[in-house]
Amino acid sequence: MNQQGQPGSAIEETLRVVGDRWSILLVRAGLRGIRRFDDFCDDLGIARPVLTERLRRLVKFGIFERVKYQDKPVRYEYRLTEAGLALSPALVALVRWSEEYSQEVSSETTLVHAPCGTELEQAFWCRSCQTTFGPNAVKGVGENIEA
Amino acid sequence: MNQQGQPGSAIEETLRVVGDRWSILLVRAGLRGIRRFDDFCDDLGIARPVLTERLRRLVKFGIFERVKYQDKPVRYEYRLTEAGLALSPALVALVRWSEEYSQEVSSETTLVHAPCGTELEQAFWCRSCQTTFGPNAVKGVGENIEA
DNA sequence: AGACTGAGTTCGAAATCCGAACTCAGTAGT
DNA sequence: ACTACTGAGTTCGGATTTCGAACTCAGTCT
Repeated sequence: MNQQGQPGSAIEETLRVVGDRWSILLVRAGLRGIRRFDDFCDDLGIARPVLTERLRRLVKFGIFERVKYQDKPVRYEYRLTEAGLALSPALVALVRWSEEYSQEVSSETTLVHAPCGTELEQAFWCRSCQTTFGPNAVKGVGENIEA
Repeated sequence: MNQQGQPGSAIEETLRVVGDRWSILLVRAGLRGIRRFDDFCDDLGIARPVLTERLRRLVKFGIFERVKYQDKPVRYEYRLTEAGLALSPALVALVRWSEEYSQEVSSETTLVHAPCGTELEQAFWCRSCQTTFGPNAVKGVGENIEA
């Protein structure tokens, strides 16, 4: 964005696609198994014209795909692509944050490690060091932090 | 959102604060050390009135704090709070996603494990199992996926 | 005095969002 | 054959948000 519509760093590009009030919620709905237009509509309470536009954009950017699922009356549904599924870590991070810091919402733990039921922690994994570590050891996001 | 303005799950609440084109970018700028009004403005190319409103909201929700940093002409700057810093895993997840799936942007790896320089992977950590695992083993986001 | 700095505010035009009602193809019931 | 219903949208006018550009206001620098 810096001056006028430059490519900008990858994340700016990404947020131009996914960084609005609905897109991430749509991905989450997709992860929960929702696929049909009216179901997205009912589940999220999104206005229909906005849903139309949003889905079209998400399809264009390869996050959902529009799949015909019956012929007689031709009907399409929207499924997450591999790229769409790959957004789940971001989603998980947001849910985790919500649970920890968001005011006014009852914070029951909703995310757990499926096999054992323990509340999960998010970490980074370094293949070569074979260790996990937190965001402070990541170079490339917040190098200049001292706060 | 489901019907009319219910609390909704934690993430909906969160996305109402942070789920717009600018807020996450502001957090990222904050992580990069940017603190002053005009600097946010120049760095992101955000319109001033929008920046004003956005910062006010982020302060209200405890993500930034407005700190007086000089007196003679009274001047304030915006610093990330602990809660704001805690958004970095979500940010990292988005950056990772951008690098991997976003079209049109040159994908050089920008996120690395600081000590060793290896490209990082994101994972979850189960304290009781002492293992890392990927999003597929998380229960609470996408249980109904079969796609 | 005049120019500059930094954190905003004010303005009108343009883009988005909204809910409600409508379309259109086909299906199901009577 | 008539009516009602389904699902994926489109069309409408009005309300809200966003935008860039210009302005304010306190204090400083020359």
